[in-house]
Amino acid sequence: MARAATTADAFNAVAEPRRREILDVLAGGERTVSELVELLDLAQPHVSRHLRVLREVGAVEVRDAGRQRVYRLQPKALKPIHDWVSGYADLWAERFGLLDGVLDDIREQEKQDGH
Amino acid sequence: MARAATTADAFNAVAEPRRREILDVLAGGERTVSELVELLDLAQPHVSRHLRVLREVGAVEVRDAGRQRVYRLQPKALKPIHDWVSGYADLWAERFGLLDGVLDDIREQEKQDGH
DNA sequence: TCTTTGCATATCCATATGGGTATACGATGA
DNA sequence: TCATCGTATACCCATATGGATATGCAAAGA
Repeated sequence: MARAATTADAFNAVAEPRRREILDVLAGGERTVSELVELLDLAQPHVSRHLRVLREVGAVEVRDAGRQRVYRLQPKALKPIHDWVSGYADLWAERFGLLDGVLDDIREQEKQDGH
Repeated sequence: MARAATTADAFNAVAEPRRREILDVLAGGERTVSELVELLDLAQPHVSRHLRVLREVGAVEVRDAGRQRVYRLQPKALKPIHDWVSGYADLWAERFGLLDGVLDDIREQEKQDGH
C-alpha cells in the first residue's frame, strides 16, 4: 500500500514528475510514443507505462496510426485537481487581500536571511 | 524509487487522499492532533506521519500549546499545483468556448449509453 | 517526584511503483 | 512468408510508503 486505495486517480497520476512532463509536451499537440521517448530522454517502456497510467485516469487518449500510436491530451481529466486546489487559492489570494501577501513576502525574506 | 526523486513536493503530498482530508479539515480552522485523529478516524501515529509530510512541503505549520500541538493550514504551499493545473484549465474552459463543452457532454452521454 | 496525557518516532510488514532489460505482438514492407 | 519497426507488456530489483503496534518524550497534574 505505497499509496492508499484510490491509486488510480488524477492526483496520483500527476504526482509523478515525468508524467507531468508528458502532459506538458502533449499540451503542445499530439505526439507518437517514439516522439515522446525522444523528447523526454526516457526509455520507451517507461514512456509506455507512464502513458498507460495517464490513460487510466483519462488524462490522455490514443489513436492508432498504422503501427504508431498517437497520444493526445484530455485536459478535462485534471478538472478534479483544479476544482480542489482552487478552494485553497481563494485562501491565499482573495481572502486576506494584498497586505497579507506583502507580510508573507517579508516573512519569507526573513527566513531566507537565516532567521 | 516508488516515486521519482522529488518525493517531497506538494504534488506528492496531495496525492494521498488522507492528506487531502487533513488539509480540508484544517481549511476550517486550526486543529490539534487529537482532534484530527477523531475527525479522520485514523490512528494517531498515522495522522502524525501525514502531518509530517505536509509540514515538509510547507502545507501546514505547527504551534505548541502546552502538551498539545496545534496545526494550521498554509495554503500557499499549494500554489505550484494551482499554477500548473491552471494552464490546463484554460485548455478545457476558455480556449474552445461553450460549444466544445456541449460536444464533450454529448460524447460523454454516448459513452454512457454504451457507445 | 510519579503518573498521565498528547504527540512523535521507530520498527515491522505488505505492497505499489519506478527504472532496467527482455520479449511479445501487431502493422508494414520486402 | 519473413524481417523490421513501433509499442506494450512481463519480469526483476530497489525503494518509498501506508497501516499497525510499541515506545520515547515532554508537559501538566497529583
